[in-house]
Amino acid sequence: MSTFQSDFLNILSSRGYIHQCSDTAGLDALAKDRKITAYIGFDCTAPSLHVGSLVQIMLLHWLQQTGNKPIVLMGGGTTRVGDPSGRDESRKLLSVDDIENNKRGIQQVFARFLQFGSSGNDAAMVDNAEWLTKLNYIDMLRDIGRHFSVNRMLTMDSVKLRLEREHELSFIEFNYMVLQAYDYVELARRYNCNLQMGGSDQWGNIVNGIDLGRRMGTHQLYALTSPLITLASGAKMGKTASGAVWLNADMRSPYEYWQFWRNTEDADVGRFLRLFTTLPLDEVARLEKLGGAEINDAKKILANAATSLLHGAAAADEAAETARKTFEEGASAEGLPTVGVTLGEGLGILAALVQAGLASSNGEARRSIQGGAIRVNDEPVRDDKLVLGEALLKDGSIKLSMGKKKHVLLKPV
RNA sequence: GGGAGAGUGUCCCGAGUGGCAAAGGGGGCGGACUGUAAAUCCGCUGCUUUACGGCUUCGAAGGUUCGAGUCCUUCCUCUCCCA
Repeated sequence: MSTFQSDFLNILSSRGYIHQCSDTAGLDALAKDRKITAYIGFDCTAPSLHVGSLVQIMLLHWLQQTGNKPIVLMGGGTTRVGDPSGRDESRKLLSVDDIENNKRGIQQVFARFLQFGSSGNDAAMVDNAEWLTKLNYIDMLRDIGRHFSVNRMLTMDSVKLRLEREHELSFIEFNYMVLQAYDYVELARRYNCNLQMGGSDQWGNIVNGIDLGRRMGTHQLYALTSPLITLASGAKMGKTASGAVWLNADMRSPYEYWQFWRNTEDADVGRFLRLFTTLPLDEVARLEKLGGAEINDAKKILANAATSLLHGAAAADEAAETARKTFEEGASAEGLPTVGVTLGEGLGILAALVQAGLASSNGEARRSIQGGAIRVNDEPVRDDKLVLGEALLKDGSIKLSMGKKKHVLLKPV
């Protein structure tokens, strides 16, 4: 459905990034002339972003690729308030120190997807703490607050849902949308920003910004949101057994990241190739037609492409090779997650499982053994009193596995 | 300020007559089947050096009782109604 004049909207539309847009035609005209300066806000609620934010990052990526200017807005200020959108319960207020730490952790990932600099359509990174923390309460109420109707705020989904479900919504959270709206105006004034993008749950917040801009006399502002990405099975994307799929390499290794994509459900392969890789669409179309076991090849390509984008081609190749050795040859591979252990007099299997992170307690480890899930050097373990000693070392490590997919190398230190 | 109700296995929902490590479900993990998929079926899902044992769990603290998630008191948090 390539009905747009601009590369930007054509790509977004054909790859499945668009959920809602405030004025498609107006935006298309701007994009055609490469006159869009768009921002997306990222709150600093964790030390790393996770795959849930990847769609947003890709939006900025394509924006820049099509000649427009991206702004990454770090929510150093708004995170101190807390966004109630899409949440049933208020989250704990984070300390300012934590927020700053999180911000540093999050920032690093963008360099992989965007070209930063100070010329042309180089990307910029800004922190809304810069202006939000300087606001004075009375001045803010008079300058900004008077433009907001509480009647209307109460109808916003983020607020309405809390009220309907009879869940607490604190006053500080109630203010979040005001601050986000103001961010948009501030960015419009400072950087000539004219588009805010975000996940579909941000629609209300973004539109508030547009309204505020009109009342405060900015140029015309636009909104564009991406769909909430769920798995074909209906589950929210990005949560796995071991928690969120973090983007930072020190929180989730390239190998584990590769595995995450390798394990994509069949029904999601095509959609994910479009959203999370930059492969040409005709190639994607070919791959998603693969049926039966052949679709595994498509999943490998997805894993390679997605891992390359985030960690670089070398890391992706290495992860692919580790996976190939582990799963296709059944061998022990260097690239598997490694845990340092002290063998000394011998290490009990239960303790080893706990140290390797495969079990959270001795009891859980014992149950896993009783359930037949554990293997040492690919030999099934039935005895929970087994002691690991140096005799089991192979190439300097012991391969400890739980189930088919979880493998850890124990290395003596 | 007055009145009514609710908080259960630290992932979530949720039953619970004084004998309860506590029903059931979801989720998760493992196994079988496959293709490192989905669906389905089966097992496990508080801790504890392995124990028909011990310990710690039902918002918090006390109390009654041989014995308390269950009864009593006080407190905390949330919701609703009235002001």
